Amino acid sequence: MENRTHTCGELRSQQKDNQVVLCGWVDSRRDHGSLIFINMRDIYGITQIVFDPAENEKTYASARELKPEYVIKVTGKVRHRPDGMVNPEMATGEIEVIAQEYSILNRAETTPFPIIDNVDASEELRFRYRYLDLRRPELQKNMIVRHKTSQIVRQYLTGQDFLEIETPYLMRSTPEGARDYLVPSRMQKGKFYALPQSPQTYKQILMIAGYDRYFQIVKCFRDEDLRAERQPEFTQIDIEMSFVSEQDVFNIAEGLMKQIFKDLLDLELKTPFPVLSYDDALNTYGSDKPDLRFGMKIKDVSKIVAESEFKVFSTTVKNSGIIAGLNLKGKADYSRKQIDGLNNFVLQLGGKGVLFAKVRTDGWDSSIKKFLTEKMMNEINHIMESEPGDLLILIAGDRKKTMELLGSLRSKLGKDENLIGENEFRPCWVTEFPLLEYDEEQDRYIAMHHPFTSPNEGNTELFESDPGAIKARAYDLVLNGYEVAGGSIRNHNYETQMKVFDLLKINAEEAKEKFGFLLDGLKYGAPPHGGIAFGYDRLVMILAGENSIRNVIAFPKTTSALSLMDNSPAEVDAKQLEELGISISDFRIRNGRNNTFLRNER
RNA sequence: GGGGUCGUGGUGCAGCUUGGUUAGCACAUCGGCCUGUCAAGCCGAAGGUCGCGGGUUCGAGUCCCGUCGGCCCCGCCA
Repeated sequence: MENRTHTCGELRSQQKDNQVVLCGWVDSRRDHGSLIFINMRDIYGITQIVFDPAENEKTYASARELKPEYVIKVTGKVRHRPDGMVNPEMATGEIEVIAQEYSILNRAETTPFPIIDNVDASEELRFRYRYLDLRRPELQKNMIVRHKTSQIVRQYLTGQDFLEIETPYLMRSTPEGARDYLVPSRMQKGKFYALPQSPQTYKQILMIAGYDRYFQIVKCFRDEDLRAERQPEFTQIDIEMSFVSEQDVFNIAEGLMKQIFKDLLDLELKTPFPVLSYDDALNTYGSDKPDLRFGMKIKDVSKIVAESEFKVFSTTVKNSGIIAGLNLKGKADYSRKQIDGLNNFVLQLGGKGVLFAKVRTDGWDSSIKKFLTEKMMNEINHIMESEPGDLLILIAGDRKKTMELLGSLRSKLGKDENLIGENEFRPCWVTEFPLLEYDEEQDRYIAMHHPFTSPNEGNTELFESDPGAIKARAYDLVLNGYEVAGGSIRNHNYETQMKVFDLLKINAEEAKEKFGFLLDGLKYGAPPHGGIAFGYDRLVMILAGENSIRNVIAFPKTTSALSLMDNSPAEVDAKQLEELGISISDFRIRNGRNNTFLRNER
């Protein structure tokens, strides 16, 4: 077999008159009867091949058999395209290859969807034929971005003296946090490993072992429900450092981000990134992952309307709730339908309703106008910076809930109203998270970040008086409304760690049973340490300009955690279960389900 | 666990509100014509268990119930 001399993406007019051999897929065919054009594609690009009877009568005559996705090898000569025929849209558009001969390396049936960008196929179909989906230039580009990102991460962190160390995928199941994926043990029947939700305990152990700076690009597993930005198995850039405070971790994370954006997008991220406290983020943007690409900040008008005749306002303030709102600039022309749409959006999120005011030159147009004094409306206009033509959106209720509702509304409006600039990246740190949050269901405090997070220094007196007010030495890195990284300074002191467990109602015995190895480690000279973990898929998604992480993962699962290509999960042989000492109650009959068989029939 | 939305030739959609001849359109496919296309063009043809199951009805793509699957969201995700 004659060897490939060039890829389909590299020929330019410099190679004019070169004899070349190209291999690739037939991308498209334009048959003019006595002249055939074929676009030939590989991962590197597309090159136009011409079949002309004047060049080789026999080759031209048989070339009509070539169909999309046939794998072919073409031998021919590079030539500059005739005047006016250069295609500036194509990287190789100034040349074409005039075919002397070709061979078909493999034929292809008509594909279920065309192998093109912006394909009009359902995700269901794309997942079932993922090998075809991945052949599309769009996804190939995403996989390249993903690869490059990992190379930059390894290079950058290695340059900062980090060691890449692998940690086990088979570990013990630990309480707290997400639901574990379990792996039954054959040798220890009735016992299970868990797949790691993150290598948290291992990386702390590595710090105790004196490795100083660790990183790993590592798969993590969480058996929770999926979202556009959540998969059951996902990848983290996991980082841990000894003898550090928050600022040291920030510096590394910022340096890494800077490097990635520079190398990949040729963009200079300004450092240091702005820092917001959790409270500020919530009170200004209604979210602990604020999108800073646009303004429309939330304004609290509680004080202004506390004494109003509108019962909803006055009782809300009396019950220590708030009235707050957004100013949607220049949208006083919103129709009834659009306003109802916003109201329904909030109702769906569990809100009680939204109040609107259209600001006109002669005052407000609003259902609540009659309850408010002129002075109140003026003050609201002032604080919300409203002008005639604006639409004010107000919500009343419990502080946290109201802020969150406005935050959701804000991000929805930011997208719907195109308030977000193209190619804009606005990272920030969110800090001073609460250490704990109260879980009504379990009637106890649970760790907001994770149970190894260090409480803020100087918060010790709150342990007794008001645990909910303790701040954590935790931080999130937020980019364009996505949490792209999160971490904390850990407890390296045994006593402090036990105090936190105490707050979490994990008694000494249970702590010893579940985390004994780490707790023991803390007693043998654990250095102060802390770290951070990046959501690698999310980061690549943002870098690739995608809005679903499924487009930057080669083989993702659907929102019901199925793999449509290989039909997993699937039943296993009785023999396999027997070896594991596992018996299955017949849930399929009980639930009237038989989907596995139906799907296999396709 | 809950809410929303979608499922119709290979693909993307229309038809469903108000049940009634032969399920319509575009792209792809197949055949023919065509020497400069790059979303090629023109002419013609073939291609449908309307996701699956049940019910109502003389009659169901259309109405009802259930179920499976895709996507989005709430809960959940330390």
